[in-house]
Amino acid sequence: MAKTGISPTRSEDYPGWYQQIVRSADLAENSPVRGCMVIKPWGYALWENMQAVLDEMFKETGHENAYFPLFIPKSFLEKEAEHVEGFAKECAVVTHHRLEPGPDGGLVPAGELEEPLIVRPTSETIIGHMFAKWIESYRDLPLKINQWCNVVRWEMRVRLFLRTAEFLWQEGHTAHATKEEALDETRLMLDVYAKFAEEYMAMPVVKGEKTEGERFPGADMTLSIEAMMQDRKALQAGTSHFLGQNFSKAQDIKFQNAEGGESYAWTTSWGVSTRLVGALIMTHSDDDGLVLPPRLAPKHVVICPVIRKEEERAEVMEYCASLAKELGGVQYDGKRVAVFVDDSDKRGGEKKWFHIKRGVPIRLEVGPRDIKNDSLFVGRRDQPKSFGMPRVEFVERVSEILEEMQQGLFDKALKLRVDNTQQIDSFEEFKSFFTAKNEAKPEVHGGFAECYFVDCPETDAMLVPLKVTPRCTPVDQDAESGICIFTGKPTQTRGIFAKSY
RNA sequence: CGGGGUGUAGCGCAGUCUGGCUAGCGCACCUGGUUUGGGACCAGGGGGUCGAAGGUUCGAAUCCUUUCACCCCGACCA
Repeated sequence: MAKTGISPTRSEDYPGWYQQIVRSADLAENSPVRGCMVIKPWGYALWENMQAVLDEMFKETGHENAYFPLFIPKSFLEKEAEHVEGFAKECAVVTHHRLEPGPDGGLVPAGELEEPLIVRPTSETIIGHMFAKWIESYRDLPLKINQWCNVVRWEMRVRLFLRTAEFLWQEGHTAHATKEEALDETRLMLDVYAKFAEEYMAMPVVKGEKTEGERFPGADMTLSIEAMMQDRKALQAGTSHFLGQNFSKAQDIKFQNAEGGESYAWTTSWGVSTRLVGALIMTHSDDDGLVLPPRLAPKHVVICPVIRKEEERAEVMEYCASLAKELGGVQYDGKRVAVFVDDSDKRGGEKKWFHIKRGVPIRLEVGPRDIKNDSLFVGRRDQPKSFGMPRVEFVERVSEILEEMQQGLFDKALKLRVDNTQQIDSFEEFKSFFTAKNEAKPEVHGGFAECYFVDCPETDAMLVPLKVTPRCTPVDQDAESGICIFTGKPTQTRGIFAKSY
């Protein structure tokens, strides 16, 4: 019987499958607070690993961490017109600072604030305010700051990790003396994100620029990395914004230049969030549960002792402990192999499925028979069948196996994207590409469509009924000419279009 | 905020139309036993103010009114 670990399967009900993965892998669950999730230890460990790698990359590129307030005075948010409009509708507002017993025995807010405070949806305005104080001379530039924090956006519809009212992220904010330097920073951080996505998450991404309609409110240019999920929808996995002088002018971030004159700084901001966990899930996981790329897995190897009789216990446990110690001394990706012994009181099969669902890359089963032969029973998360291997060989090869799995996941994800990316030259073809054959129960369809287009309201209007959006115009493209499939106008821009999260 | 739907044990549900024994089932959980290189089997057991408030009635999970929450589809979005 081909029983899958997860029900429904991806092809039966993709969103349902996603929810089950999050649940079965014990990553997170809904909280009593609407739209806010509880990230459980296994999910948080994954996020911590992502943080550690990214943090190192930010520091290597000359950024420093700092922390700014959770609350932003309402007036700050009002300074940049587009910014206000972009975020106003989804802000949580603090209007009181105290609770008093009410007439019905409950508590009622009291002590109204003179100026309401907004729970940060992003921190451009408050960080910009501080930048204005810190920057006086061109010698104070560039200023390159990052903060790890939570933000709140009061979303209408939420899904664990992909869109929650509160989420964890990092936001980088930099100020530069010249436009060129700020543009370089914007591109550099997009490269950092792409490197992280591909080399650590094993998730291939397309780097590109957002169209005007998809741009960050207040930005002159937004760059993003876009990944294809297994249902062929696009997920924006990270953004890097060139803010021009919009925020510096709104917030008076100016400096005295080398010539003695006064100039406004050029600023950037960039961020990735816990959404990356969702991206990771939808890129690699299968119908048996979570699949983790080894480089980010909280644990690489789980050792499951097989004990049939009580009198075997001591010997088996001792062997497992020594094996764990030996494996822990092996290096993988610049760190120790993370290994643990699962001695929980579960039946063998149950224990095995527990770790499959949680995506532990390698399972080792160790029983008296294996001990006698000094061999191990090895289960790889990326292969359906387990196999025996001498202990010595496994210890020697474990690092290599993990790296092979890491690469395998990337290759598989890249193949999915390549196979489902199509160059499309007519609107008719475009429409059929994005229309399910069975409308009542739409099958997985579509993908990335590469098309010549002109970024204009007319184009956007034609996309609306198809529920397709321009994802980006890829940064590495040849400047060839073509005809916009929407408007028929000549153009040199080719974009990627897809349904998206 | 518009349109649709659902609230019954930790999870998934039946029962509601047509009011009537002590509110059920599967999974999970606990205990005992038999098993054990694989998501076991048998027996026993614990757990519910049927989303909330009010009403109708001899009697309400079921009918009526009000209300709250959540889910799906839109609009909005990392």
